[in-house]
Amino acid sequence: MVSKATLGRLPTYLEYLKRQRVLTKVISSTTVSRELDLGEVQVRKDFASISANGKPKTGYNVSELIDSIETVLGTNTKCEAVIVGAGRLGKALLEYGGFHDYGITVKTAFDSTQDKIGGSVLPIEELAPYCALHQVEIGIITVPQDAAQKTAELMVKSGIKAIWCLSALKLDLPDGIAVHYENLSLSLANLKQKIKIN
Amino acid sequence: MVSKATLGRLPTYLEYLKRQRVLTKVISSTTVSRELDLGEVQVRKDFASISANGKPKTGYNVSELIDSIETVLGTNTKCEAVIVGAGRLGKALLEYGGFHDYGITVKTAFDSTQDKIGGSVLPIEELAPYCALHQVEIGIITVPQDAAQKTAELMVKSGIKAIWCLSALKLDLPDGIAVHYENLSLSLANLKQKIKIN
DNA sequence: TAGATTGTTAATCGATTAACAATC
DNA sequence: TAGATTGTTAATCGATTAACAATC
Repeated sequence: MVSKATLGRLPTYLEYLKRQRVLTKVISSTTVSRELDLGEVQVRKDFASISANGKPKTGYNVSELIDSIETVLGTNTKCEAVIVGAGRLGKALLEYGGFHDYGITVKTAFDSTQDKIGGSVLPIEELAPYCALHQVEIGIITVPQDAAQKTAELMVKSGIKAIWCLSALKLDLPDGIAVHYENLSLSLANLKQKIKIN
Repeated sequence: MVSKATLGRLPTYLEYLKRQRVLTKVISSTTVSRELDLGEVQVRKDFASISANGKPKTGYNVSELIDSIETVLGTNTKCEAVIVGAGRLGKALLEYGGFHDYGITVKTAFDSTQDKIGGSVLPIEELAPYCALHQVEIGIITVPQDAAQKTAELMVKSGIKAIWCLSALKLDLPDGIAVHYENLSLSLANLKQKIKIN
């Protein structure tokens, strides 16, 4: 079993290992821990949990590590997501290519405001048929806070199974729908507080 | 002392309480826990940790709770941040107003590419003088991954005390500089995995 | 007084770290 | 064989949950 905490570190390992791949075939947990500023036992435990195994005195095979991490992160199992709310954040996410690295395609957004529609932005009425046609599993909510709940309900009706909500608002959803709240402002606010402590 | 976990829940309380403020003067931990889908003891512990206190049989004063949360979140102590990397994500964050809620002003971005410069986007050469003049404390990195480390170093030279890095790359920084890594792709990838479990 | 709700103390759970045995 | 490195078992730490006493 891969713990949530471990899962959070996998992309960091992945990025580092991809850089190292061209330089070396094997790498030790000690080296990784030093470079990424983690405990060395933690690195070994993390590697063990994704069923990578190393050889004493040698270390771990870099390519195998990369493969294991990508398997766990599901880079290979593709899925599709849509955005509702084509404001600045919505559009930025739409055009941001980084989700592809994890096997997630985001190519369409929906909005109810006429002048936002066009190109990859479709009218909100087309959400349900689009989701049915493309078997969309993930919905990304970037609408203003007071429209979030309604948007979520529409997504559920459209057959979406998981919602990524970019606001501090708690959504009221039926069982079986996965949700993750992403609060960028809070994240930055947390950093601000770290300044005083340092 | 406010734990990191508690800190993460404060904005959710805040958003909910602001909505309730117009309806009621006092609220019980039971109600809050039910609405936000949290443990009721957890709610009381969280409230206790931000030194809010309630009255048995009555509950907590909503306005006082809001004040306490805002004090802890530092909505009142202002600070300024700059963005380096005026790509899509950088620009979206620049135009996104939500940071203001936590007392953080983000009004300028910097880039090294000539045709991105203009309006609120200044040439990267002006970062250091700008930071000195405006006493900028936070730097937001939205440059491509291979330019992140250099950008971070430039920020440190410019007197920035905390860095918010929107990439999976681990930065190598001197002691005393706070860092927070934000990996949106990973966050979405985590949600994708929850689908299978549900 | 009785009952609802707070607030504290103890138990549980999960993740990290430390110690050390296994192995190439 | 000796030494480096893995991998496991036990100890620690922090956060959540349960039990219950305090109080309005």
